[in-house]
Amino acid sequence: MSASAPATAVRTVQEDILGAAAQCFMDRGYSATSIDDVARRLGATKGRIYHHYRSKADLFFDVYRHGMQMNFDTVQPIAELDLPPARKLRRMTKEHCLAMIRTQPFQRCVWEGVEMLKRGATTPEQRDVLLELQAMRDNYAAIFRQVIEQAKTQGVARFESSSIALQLMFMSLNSPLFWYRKRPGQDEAIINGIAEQCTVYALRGLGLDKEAVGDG
Amino acid sequence: MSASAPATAVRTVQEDILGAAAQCFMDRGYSATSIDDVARRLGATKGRIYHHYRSKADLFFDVYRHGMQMNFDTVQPIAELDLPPARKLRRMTKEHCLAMIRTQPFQRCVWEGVEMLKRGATTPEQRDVLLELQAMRDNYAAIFRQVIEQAKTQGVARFESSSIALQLMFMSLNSPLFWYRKRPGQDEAIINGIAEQCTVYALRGLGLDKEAVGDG
DNA sequence: TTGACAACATACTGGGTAGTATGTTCCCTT
DNA sequence: AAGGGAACATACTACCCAGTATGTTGTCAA
Repeated sequence: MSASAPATAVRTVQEDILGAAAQCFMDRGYSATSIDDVARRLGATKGRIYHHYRSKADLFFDVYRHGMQMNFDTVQPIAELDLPPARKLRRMTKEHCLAMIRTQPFQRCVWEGVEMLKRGATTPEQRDVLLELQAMRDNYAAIFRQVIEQAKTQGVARFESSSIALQLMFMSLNSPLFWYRKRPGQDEAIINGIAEQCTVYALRGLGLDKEAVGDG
Repeated sequence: MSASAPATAVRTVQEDILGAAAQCFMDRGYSATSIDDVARRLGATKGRIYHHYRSKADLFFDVYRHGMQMNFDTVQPIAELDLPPARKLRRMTKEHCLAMIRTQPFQRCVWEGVEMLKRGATTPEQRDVLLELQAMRDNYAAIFRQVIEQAKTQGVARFESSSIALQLMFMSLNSPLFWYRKRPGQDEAIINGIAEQCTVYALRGLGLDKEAVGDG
């Protein structure tokens, strides 16, 4: 008890910081967000953040990592099920989309992290971390790639380039990141409806036939 | 002659600045881009830019405006043609997507401008300009909205919410903004192939039937 | 030829911010 | 009970950058 209490406390402190940071980075973007902004949202000062993170970039990267981890936790179990590709893909895409909505601030940071690497305006050390995170993201995408290629092989999906199809699929499913806004009393059914529409759109885009798209 | 020469010269200078700015804003994002960055790309100094633009924001907004203007010039003529909605939509989406690829730096600025307004971290004056530009963008989207709703009414498209369908369509068509990279000797055919795949994906997503999607 | 203005370059200022150095409090161990 | 360290807050520094003020050059009109 006395041993687990500190561990729990540390974890919640870290998660508080991560949550506040994710929200700030989403609201203003990485560059325009100051550490003081994050601290203010926590009702604290810089000292608190710099006690737990060595730099602004480190904090951002940890948000990125945390966001990706949540995605893995959501989708990986489904990918490991023994299902026909069309059905598996449907569940994976729907859950991915729901995760985007539910953990929006973190996923916006993942998005910006990907952009950050492509822009390349980083120190060598930062670049190393970003490359590792990018690999994490690539592994995540690979789970989907495998399934859509299986679906294509079995003739239940049709598209030209797997890479482009994958990009388009993620753009559709990630779409709510850029226009959805969380409301205080937001009904879970509304979120589900949004995710459903994005999923249907994505699966149709990938060329799945009507019945494969339709079944929940 | 002596009257048109200065006018032309002024215009090319402005366009030089706009082009360099668009490229810089795309490469590093608005916040992380300094006026010195833009000047350096021009092989000039701050003085040149501040002689033509009152502020960094003004410059950015002009890039935004220029990008949107190019979109109107591309799509408006097609929208005014007398065609069945499915055929019209196909041409509009394809041309829009091509425009995204060809004028990528400007369109990235349009994207960031939209985000900037949503974030709201602006001065009141900047907000007014952004609202005007947003209206411009809304008008542009309205052209597409009208066509996809016509298509839905005529039963050649199917989707639930028009707003969400519109968002998803633009996400698909704008997708190359985020993963396409211009190469020096980039073949026009390659660009066309990319736009084609995005268009097919988007039209399928909107529920257009096979023949409506297929015809070029 | 001159003078007035456009089109810049150069030099400077002020504010904001990342990161650091140092202080303070409280708890936990021994 | 004491002392040592974790978990912060406060105070400070150094740098970057938007914007400005001022200097310089070329051109064109009268």
